[in-house]
Amino acid sequence: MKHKDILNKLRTSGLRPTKQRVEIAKFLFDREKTFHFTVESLNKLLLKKITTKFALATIYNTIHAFKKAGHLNKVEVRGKRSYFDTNITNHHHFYDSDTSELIDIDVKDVIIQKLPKAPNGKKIKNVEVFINLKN
Amino acid sequence: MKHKDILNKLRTSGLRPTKQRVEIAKFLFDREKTFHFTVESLNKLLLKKITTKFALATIYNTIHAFKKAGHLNKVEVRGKRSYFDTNITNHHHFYDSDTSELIDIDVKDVIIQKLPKAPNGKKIKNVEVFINLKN
DNA sequence: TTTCACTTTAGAATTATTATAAACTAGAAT
DNA sequence: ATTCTAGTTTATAATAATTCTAAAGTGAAA
Ligand SMILES: [Mn+2]
Ligand SMILES: [Mn+2]
Ligand SMILES: [Zn+2]
Ligand SMILES: [Zn+2]
Repeated sequence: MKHKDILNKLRTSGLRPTKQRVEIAKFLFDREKTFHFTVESLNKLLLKKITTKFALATIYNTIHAFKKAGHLNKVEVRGKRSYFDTNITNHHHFYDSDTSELIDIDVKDVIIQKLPKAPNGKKIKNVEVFINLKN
Repeated sequence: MKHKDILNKLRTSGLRPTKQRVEIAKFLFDREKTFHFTVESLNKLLLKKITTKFALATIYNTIHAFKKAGHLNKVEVRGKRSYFDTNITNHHHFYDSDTSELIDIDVKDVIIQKLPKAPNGKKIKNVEVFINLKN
């Protein structure tokens, strides 16, 4: 993803392409594979890559703006902090509690044959499959 | 579950049956259906049922002791606080984000036909299916 | 009854996240 | 180019769930 594309992605999302947002967007979206991160881990990685550091609040602001714009997903994981995911398609996860690492699973790799019907008056919004790993 | 059984349950878990533990154990385990709760919700419910209130730290201590003894499960749900579950068998959940309510799903009501194989050197510990509900 | 390891408790500490409000800036208008 | 302003960043404070601390209380063994 080129500089131009990043600027475009931000602008079409109604996000002014500030230095901070551009840097973070490049870091997050200019990669082949899905990237799973917490605000803490992202901050650490950014500190290595970038000359001037950003306020932690800016990381939060930016991540929330990207999430709101639909460029990031939030993943619920056992633990205290939130995980975010650059894979915004519907998919499942392995979770390795040893390394606190998430690994994507394509929806096609999970086939569910039988599901319970939703309780009275409710519908199923989505089904998340979460596979915990061990050694 | 009778008073005697509660005392027995605590003692066989190596937990001294204090007034607080007995009250909380009765409240949690003397019921037909699964009970899902947060520490906050449990505290509120206990305040209604009980004459002398317990310190919040005691609720935490007790819940953690019960969890450690295998009498409670912890369930991860979107949000900031932890949910606990008196159903300690392997099972799945509906989650109703309108009411912040969990509903049990028997393992038998979910049949998975295809699962991806675990990453190199890892094994599957367990599979959690989480069904989000909408109206 | 005495004893003491276990437990409860009030309050402080911690941690992730969100709110505040002053300083800054992208980009539109002049 | 300069001015203007709404949107943005930032340091810092506030919040909220949970955990820690250490003093006071208690179950039950001796
Ligand atoms: Mn957040
Ligand atoms: Mn806990
Ligand atoms: Zn993912
Ligand atoms: Zn349950």
